Amino acid sequence: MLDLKFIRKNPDVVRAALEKRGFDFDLARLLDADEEWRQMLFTVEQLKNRRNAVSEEIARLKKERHPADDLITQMREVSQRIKDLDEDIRRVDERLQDMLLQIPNIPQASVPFGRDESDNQEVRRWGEPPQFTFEAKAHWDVGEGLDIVDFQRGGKVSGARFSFMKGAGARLERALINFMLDLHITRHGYTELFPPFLVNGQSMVGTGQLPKFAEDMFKIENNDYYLVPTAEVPVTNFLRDEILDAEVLPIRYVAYSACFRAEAGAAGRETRGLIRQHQFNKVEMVKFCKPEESNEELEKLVHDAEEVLQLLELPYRIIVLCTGDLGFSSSKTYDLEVWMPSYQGYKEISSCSNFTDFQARRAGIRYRPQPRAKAEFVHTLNGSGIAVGRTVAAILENYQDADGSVTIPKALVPYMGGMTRIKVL
RNA sequence: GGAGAGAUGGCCGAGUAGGUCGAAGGCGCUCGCCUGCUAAGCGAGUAGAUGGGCAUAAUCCUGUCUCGAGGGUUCGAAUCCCUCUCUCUCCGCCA
Repeated sequence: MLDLKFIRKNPDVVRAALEKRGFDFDLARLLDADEEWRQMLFTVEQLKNRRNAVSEEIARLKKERHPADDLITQMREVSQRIKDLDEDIRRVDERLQDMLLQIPNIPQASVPFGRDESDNQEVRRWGEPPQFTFEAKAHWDVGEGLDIVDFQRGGKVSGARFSFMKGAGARLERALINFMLDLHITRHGYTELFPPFLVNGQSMVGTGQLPKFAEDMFKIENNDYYLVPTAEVPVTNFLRDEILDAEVLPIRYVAYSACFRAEAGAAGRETRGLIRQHQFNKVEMVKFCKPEESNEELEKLVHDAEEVLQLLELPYRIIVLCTGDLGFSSSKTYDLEVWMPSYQGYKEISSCSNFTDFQARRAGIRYRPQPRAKAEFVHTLNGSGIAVGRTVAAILENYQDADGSVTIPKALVPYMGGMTRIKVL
């Protein structure tokens, strides 16, 4: 969320940012509510001041055994007015907060302007898409041919967009998780966390999934629990409502989690294969840093994610999202897209974002720039490091052979117990 | 799931016949003094949020709110009542 004071002082900046995003929001209503709220607050504070002063006076009089009945009668009325006003203020404040939570982050100046994903800009490419001398199959056909992925039984046991991994496929999934985590903790300086997969509503508000995107999530009935859509949620909220010392920054965490998404708006899209499932595995990197460091940390974050693909020798490109395609909480986002032969194109496999102080303000994560200074909001960032299911899909497609078998990327062989190929039986 | 105990400032910890309690005391921390050095000692200062004086920053002065959260009683609540959350102990169940 944005700073209300900032909005008050720079309504034009906010309006321009909303415009660039193509985001519809009535800023005037918010400013009116803010004005109303401040007026009422001023009035009620004066009344409370009076009440406090008179209450002290009453205490003094009683101590000296003087009567205070007149004052008490007077104050009875003042107290009632305060109660009524407080209730009005609470209502306006609630409206104000609701509106504030609906406003997206302000895109950085370096984010290209654009309407939708077609305006995203490519930053760089790595690797060459493989040339096949045979007709390359889509990963779901490769996987089913090897009997390592089972969509049929996933559908029977759970439903559409669920699947089983089996045999070498299950092991590949697990190997990738370990490979990615090991890379980030040993070479990129991250501390590993293993988070809860259910979080409360407050955490969802902290990272920006709620209140606006409730329909994208799975909620547990009769409890304030949501299945995490990404480890970003529990890991960012790990430090919620805390004040950190400056010297502990930057903090870098990496966490594996299963991710659960309702995919409410994706009906009919990518219904086959591992690309869009209700449950998938992901390794996520999360950073907390000083404001002046966050853009540099974003670049490093992208490199950390890239290295996974480089070591797996999977061709990819990096794009920077335009203003119209930028996520709600993000100020700037790079996507990593891996080459997928079945698409004859690049497919998102990681998303790395700088949220500036947007999440930190919602989640109350602050630090002291100097030992005794006023606490300020940190900047938070996160990026997939990387999506495991899509990596499996990319390996099955890019590493397939004419006979339907799949070569294991070299970096993964130790994690596969020395296995170098998944062969057709 | 059952029974009980608890939640106070950076930490520990007082505070029940409701009234100078935003809160004793200690530890820690900061500044100063003292001292060959260190240790010890002495003095002072040390919660957060938000608004106003203030037109920009610092300082200063000042209002309001905050003693797990929310509500109630009262002129007045850390203290009384209700609801909830979390932590701890014991029992049950369980991977």
